[in-house]
Amino acid sequence: MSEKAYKIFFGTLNNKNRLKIINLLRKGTKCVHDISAELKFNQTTVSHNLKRLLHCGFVFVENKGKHRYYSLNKKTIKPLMGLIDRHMHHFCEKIAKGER
Amino acid sequence: MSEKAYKIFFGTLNNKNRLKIINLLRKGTKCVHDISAELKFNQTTVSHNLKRLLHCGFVFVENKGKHRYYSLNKKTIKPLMGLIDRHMHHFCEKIAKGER
DNA sequence: ATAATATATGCTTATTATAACATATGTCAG
DNA sequence: CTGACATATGTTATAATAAGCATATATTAT
Repeated sequence: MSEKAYKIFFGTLNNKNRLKIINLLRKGTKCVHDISAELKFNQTTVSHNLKRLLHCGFVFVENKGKHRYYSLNKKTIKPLMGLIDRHMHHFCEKIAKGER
Repeated sequence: MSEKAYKIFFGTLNNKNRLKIINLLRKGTKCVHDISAELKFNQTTVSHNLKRLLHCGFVFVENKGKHRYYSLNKKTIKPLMGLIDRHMHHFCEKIAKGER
């Protein structure tokens, strides 16, 4: 796997707001307006972040009238989150010590 | 899992040099000097990055005389890389279109 | 105790990424 | 066709991050 691919993958995931969007979408498909309202994010911020999530296949879109419904790529997200949970469970003491 | 935990996890992985270090360590345990020499990185850069990898449990250290040998936490790294490879395999067309 | 080698850490600068404004585009209702 | 709503995009100021210098600490040999 290329260096660039890793960068895209982790770079996309390494963002507070995008992670919040991902976690919101885990509950179900939502349109931009709903995401914006529920997370209290600016609409442009949501759109920009969805664009990036879309670009690397973490989410999918479907047009329905004037709305665009975004859904999660659960095939990737689910095992990914499970992996993190397992890792954190074993290394939480170290992690808990600080931010860095 | 906390927002902070995700940030630490992805933030640590989202770095060219740290990923190179990880990929180098996949081949086996190495000391700072070896990593520095093989990747042509400044020694301080290597130490700073190893510190961060160590802090979140991606690598382990063992002291041997004046050397410190770093090894990968394969329990996490192996499935993680596998996951990325699988994801990229399915979404490479989209990824290949650009950097962002 | 001193020199030599290996590694770590504090700090500053340069790079990169993010958020949000302003605005553009798209879709539907009337 | 116009207005209203939904979403997207270009741009930029700000904030987060990284790299490397200078230096500190640790270990070993003499």
